[in-house]
Amino acid sequence: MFDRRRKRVDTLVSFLEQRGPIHLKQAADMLDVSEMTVRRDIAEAKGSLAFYGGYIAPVKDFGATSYAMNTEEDRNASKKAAAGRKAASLVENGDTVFIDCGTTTPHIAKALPEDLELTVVCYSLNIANIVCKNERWRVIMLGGIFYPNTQVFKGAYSLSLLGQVAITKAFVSAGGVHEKRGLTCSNFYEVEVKQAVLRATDSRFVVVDSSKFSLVKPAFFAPLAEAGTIIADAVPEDYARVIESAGLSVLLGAD
Amino acid sequence: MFDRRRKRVDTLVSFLEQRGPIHLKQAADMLDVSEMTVRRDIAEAKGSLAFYGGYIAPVKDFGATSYAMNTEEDRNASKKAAAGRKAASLVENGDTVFIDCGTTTPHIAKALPEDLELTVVCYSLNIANIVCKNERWRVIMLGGIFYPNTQVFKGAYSLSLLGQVAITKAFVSAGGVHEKRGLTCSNFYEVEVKQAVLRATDSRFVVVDSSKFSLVKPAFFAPLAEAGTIIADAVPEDYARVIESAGLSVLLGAD
DNA sequence: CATGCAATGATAAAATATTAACATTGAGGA
DNA sequence: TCCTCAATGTTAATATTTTATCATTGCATG
Repeated sequence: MFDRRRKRVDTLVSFLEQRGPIHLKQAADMLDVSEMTVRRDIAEAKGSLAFYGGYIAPVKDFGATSYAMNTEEDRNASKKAAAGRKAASLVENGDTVFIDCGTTTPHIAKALPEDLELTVVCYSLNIANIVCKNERWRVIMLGGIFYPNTQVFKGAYSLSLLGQVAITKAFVSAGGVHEKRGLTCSNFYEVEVKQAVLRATDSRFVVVDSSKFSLVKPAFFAPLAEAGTIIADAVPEDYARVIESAGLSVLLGAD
Repeated sequence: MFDRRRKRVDTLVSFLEQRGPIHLKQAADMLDVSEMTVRRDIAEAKGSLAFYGGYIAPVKDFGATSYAMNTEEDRNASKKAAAGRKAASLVENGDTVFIDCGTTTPHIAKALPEDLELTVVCYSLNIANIVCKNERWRVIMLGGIFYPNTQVFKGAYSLSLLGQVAITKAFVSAGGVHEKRGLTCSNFYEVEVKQAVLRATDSRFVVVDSSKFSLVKPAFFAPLAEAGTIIADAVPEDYARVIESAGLSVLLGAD
């Protein structure tokens, strides 16, 4: 029975998935075999592990196939980060914050001050994965059925939970902010959650990057007047007046 | 205005976090600069990005600091994988499977045949992150408050969801399998979910590695007779009789 | 206890990645 | 316009990783 190799591979895979990539040398040390043997192990574990410049990593960590950097997310990354940092700076000790799904909100999650006592309410896998890293925070996840393209979990039963949590600050994203069409987003299944959240708290923030002003997306979720405070990296000149006349305040984050 | 670099770094960070590491060449292509420039970008983005053998990755992906492979998880990884593979092999097209939390159950999730039509019910971030990768599967997550040490979400409201889902196969983990003390686990908050799941289906599997036999953990969740079928990598000789006389069947996975 | 064979280790050659040094470009100020 | 300097590109040297090859170990079988 010569399957020490299989066993080492299992051990390695498990270790790497838990603790992240390590150098070939470390792996060889830990498994008490030569680097060459570890190489051969990985070669045999086709598909699940790979080398990258002397490091071993689960292949899933190296899944980038797309070559184009042309998504909306990529192009506006620094704007989104700016808005996200601004939003996060508003959070205070003891807050219970709701963080919406989308491409801007992860920047809020990442920028939250680590040393505060917080409760974070979310419904997307993205956000959960970020905020779960901080063991000081209480994290509440609304469950449900998973929607892959937005990484969101949604179910009617989870909305009732919102009634039980006292949200002190809600950060909601929007795909479009328009004078007449109000706040819109791309996916209809998000609408119910966004509306429930807006109803559940008075401290509402709509977080967007500046490319969203004057856009309209298919799913409507609230009139502009209900946006509370708008947080963005910048506001186009013509929209400053629109927002002001809607009685909203605006906060800007430095790009 | 010389901060093209900062912008490129933002774009890169965002891209990498979304889509995983890429090769220096690809990055240079996409950003339309030379490899050398990308290198200098990363050098300036101290801390957040790094190179590994020609690939760029978020540093957080390379966080393995611990050198010892001594956790229970590491030591029994191949046993757990064996049990996990066996469990996964039972799953059939159209099944709605429940996958418990723990260190063994992720091996089930990873070994599920990718080409089946499945609904997967879970309540831990671990499992969700694995099964969400397959877009063919419907994933249902029980929400609630997050418990960091087990990566579990738990809330009374989510248990009611179990009544609405027809689970065809439930894979439950156990920290101890004992003749008299029955099935036990380490965390009391898991008990409610495990019990609800066992009630919700007749097709029950208790998945453990062979180190669990004759152990007793603090939280009791079911008598041995209710285990249904036990799946393990192996069963110690003295326990084969115990299990048989409890009227249970056993399935073994090749280590 | 000798034989065969998978598993492993060691070494050197080939391929790649990293670094350092110098050349070029282009924006902003005199 | 010319000058300066940061940003970038190019090239060659240096270091590292990968691959290929052969020698060694040690278990299993007859």
